[in-house]
Amino acid sequence: MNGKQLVAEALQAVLPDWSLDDIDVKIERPKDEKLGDYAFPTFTLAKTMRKAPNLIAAELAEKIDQGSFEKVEAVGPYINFFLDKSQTGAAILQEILADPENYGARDLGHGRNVLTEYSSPNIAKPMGMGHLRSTMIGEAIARILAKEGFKPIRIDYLGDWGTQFGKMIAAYKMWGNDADIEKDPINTLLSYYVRINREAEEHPEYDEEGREWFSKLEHGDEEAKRLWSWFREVSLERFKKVYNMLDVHFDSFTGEAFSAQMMDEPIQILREKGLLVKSQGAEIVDLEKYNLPPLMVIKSNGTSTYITRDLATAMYRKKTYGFYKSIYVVGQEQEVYFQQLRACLKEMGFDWADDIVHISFGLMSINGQKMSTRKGNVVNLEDVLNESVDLARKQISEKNVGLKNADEVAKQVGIGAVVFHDLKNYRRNPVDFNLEEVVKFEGETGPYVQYSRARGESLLRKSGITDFSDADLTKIGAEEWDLVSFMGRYADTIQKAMETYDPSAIAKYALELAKRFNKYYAHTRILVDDVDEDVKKARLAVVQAVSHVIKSALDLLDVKAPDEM
RNA sequence: GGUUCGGUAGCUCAGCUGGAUAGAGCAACGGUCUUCUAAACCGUGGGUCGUGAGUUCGAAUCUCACCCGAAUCACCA
Repeated sequence: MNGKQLVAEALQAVLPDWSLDDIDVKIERPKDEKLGDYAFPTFTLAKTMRKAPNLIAAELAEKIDQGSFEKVEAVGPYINFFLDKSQTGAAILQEILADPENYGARDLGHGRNVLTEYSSPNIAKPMGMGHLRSTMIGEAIARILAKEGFKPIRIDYLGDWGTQFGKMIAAYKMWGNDADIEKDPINTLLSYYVRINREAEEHPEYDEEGREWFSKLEHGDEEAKRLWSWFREVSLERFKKVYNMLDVHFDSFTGEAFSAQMMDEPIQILREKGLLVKSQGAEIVDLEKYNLPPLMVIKSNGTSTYITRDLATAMYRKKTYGFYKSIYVVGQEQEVYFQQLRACLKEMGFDWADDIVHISFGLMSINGQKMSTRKGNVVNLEDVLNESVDLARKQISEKNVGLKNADEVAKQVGIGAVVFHDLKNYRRNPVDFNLEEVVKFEGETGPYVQYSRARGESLLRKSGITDFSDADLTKIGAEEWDLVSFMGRYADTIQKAMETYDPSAIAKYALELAKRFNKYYAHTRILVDDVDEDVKKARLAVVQAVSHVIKSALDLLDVKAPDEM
């Protein structure tokens, strides 16, 4: 039984006309924790009872059975409830220490498959900071879903098909140098791509060549296929290097090229259902009744678009995975498109269209300008990660000389800082890239959270205690209460993060817990002689619990938790 | 112009299923390392919650209008 239920039942006993649910929704958390753990405002009762709210509060507080609480008191129009700190606290700690891995988890998913498509870079182009958003938001959501008992299936839908790769081949045929490509595949290929785009302005025949090469690729030309596979291979290798740095691992890398082989079926269904309409030479699906712009499925030159591939992909995934939800973590610029896609699938007769979820996020800009690969104002993700790791290494060499595996810790801290920064704000907020902000280690940052836990771990190491099964957890007092009661909210936080697909809720929770712990650490001594042994052990149990919960929260965000830093 | 999202401290943001004096971090200023890691802690200053109306006992939170910004509105994905 949690605290809120306790409060609701105590209130229900003195408010017989009210249902438990009605009471439950009115119970709130006081702004100031000194006012209690839960509060019940009596304004709504004033009308029916024809009495002033503060009088009602006073009378009810008098009548309520205080037995299971530390204190119940009326303050103005509120009835404030104080939970029994040692009993409630001990119960929370007990739960965490008994099974730290699963603390906060709720089996809401029952093992159902949830497809999560994220990251999805284009081959032959470097991953920019912009890709970090999709990658980390997607990964965090997958982890949160797994925590709640769903089975996430991680898909990296590579952008590996389209005219642009014909162009790439054309450029390679003109200027390609295999040695350069082997040395630095992505940047070399990118330079060809930038060059052909630039020079195409004066040589329109380059565009034509690009289209021709793509057409060859589509028709199975050996050389085109060989080059395309090569480009794809070297790109994927490089992407995986970054994914390894981030500890992101996909179940599938099937991209657009794979989907391009399955375009007949959706087209056939669209035709059978008479959904395709000629318009200005192209073939569209009219979505007027959804109040959406038409969806162009076939271009005026008769070729297909990404839309056909997406329809095919969605159908393939439903067939293959039988998903409960299919989530696409894609920028907000495609919001309308996903509405169209869903509407189109519905028109095609697929009732699972509503299970397609678009998780949009705000775009990343640089100096207020849109990032663009072609314009060259793109910030390379790998560079930022490396820079942050270097900075972390430098700090460690100053602050913690002789730290063993300093290199590994530097990676965890440096990359953790970048990842945490990306996840801590609500995903829909647009972000302007600022390197100093991203690699900051003080204040509301990943390293701050990691550091507070590392301090706790240090305490535990020094105490030499690893087993708390015989600790008297009721020995905790008022100093620990802020910390312990907050840990009691972890499960609700995860559930809310899952329901709103919002990793930032976890990040905020981790920050708040770390903040409370740092405060506790600064004000309460533990490993000193004048602390009673039982109290000492109970406090260390709290420290152990905090360490577990912080680690768990960071893990949901795919941020590592070093024991020392 | 239509649609969607946003406007809260100098900056970056939290709070938004209505409730008790509107919160953090950064920046500024001032304290705290002979005592468990100062990547920390404590304190000071800083606000017409875009504007105006409405609903309500009560609005940063809900509704409407307006102002400002972002994304988007069929042949890129």
